[in-house]
Amino acid sequence: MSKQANRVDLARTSIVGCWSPLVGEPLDESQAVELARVFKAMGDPVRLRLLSLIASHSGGEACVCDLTDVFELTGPTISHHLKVLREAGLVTGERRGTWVYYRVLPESLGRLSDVLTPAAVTELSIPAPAQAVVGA
Amino acid sequence: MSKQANRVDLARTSIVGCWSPLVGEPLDESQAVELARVFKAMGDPVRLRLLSLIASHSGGEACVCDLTDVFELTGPTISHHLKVLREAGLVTGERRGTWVYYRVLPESLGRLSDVLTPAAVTELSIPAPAQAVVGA
DNA sequence: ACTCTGGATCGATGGACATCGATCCAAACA
DNA sequence: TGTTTGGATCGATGTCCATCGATCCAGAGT
Repeated sequence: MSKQANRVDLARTSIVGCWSPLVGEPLDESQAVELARVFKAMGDPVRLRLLSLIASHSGGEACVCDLTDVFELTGPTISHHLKVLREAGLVTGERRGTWVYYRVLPESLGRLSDVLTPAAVTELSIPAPAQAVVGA
Repeated sequence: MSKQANRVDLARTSIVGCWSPLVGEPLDESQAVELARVFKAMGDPVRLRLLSLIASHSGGEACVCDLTDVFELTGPTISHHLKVLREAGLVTGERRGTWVYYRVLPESLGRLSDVLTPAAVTELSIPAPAQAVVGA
């Protein structure tokens, strides 16, 4: 039983939590570790572009096949980056038939944005970008 | 002339640029590289706490001596992290007499927050937290 | 069942990075 | 001019990570 391991579920595997704004009071160790994990996920140009491609794609989701040809990188590498984004709670992936579709988790970016905002403009956040229900 | 190099100026040494929201349209290579550098700077728990400590410190600035004892880390390490934050355009440092004071660059966090916001709520951004003019 | 194709996982590798001790510089004070 | 102290730089080291080729798994078609 060394190979043939885990049945991937492509859903997120992470982290949620509620963060207080960075500027209000010094954040403690555990908050920092959690938050840093998310920022680290965004601290790579390829992952940022992937995130942006997914977020700005029509229908709110993008197929991995579309994402792959944008870069001069191999499949495994793209797959790795998508996994990092998934584990950071930024995106989620779903297989439908032959292809796998990724979408940005609706609240993730808004919550991050709030953390960086001193006052907390918390109501506007994300205006729900249509969400494209595809299943069935 | 191998040692005795550069006269540090502790001001920022970076990056500025104007980013478009992540969600609107896929960001291009150079935008991604630039933005990723900032997020990478925030992708470390220690640096995030440093940033938060500086931002939330009374007067809008914090002395390095205050920052150092918060962590179980040596001076060089803290100094290194502060340099990374500086080069990312997030903070700036100024020596006054014996001590060095860091403060968060006023627009930096607000701009980041905007990047993560789909619509662009761009007016509120940072309500200028007093700024504590200390010199003289 | 065999094949094909889209993607994920595994294992290896080269480069980046966090951390440290040693050193150096700058201001303050003797 | 020495001495002291706050911080930055240098150089070394161990770890993490981005990328790859090889392999494996899942659906779709034959």
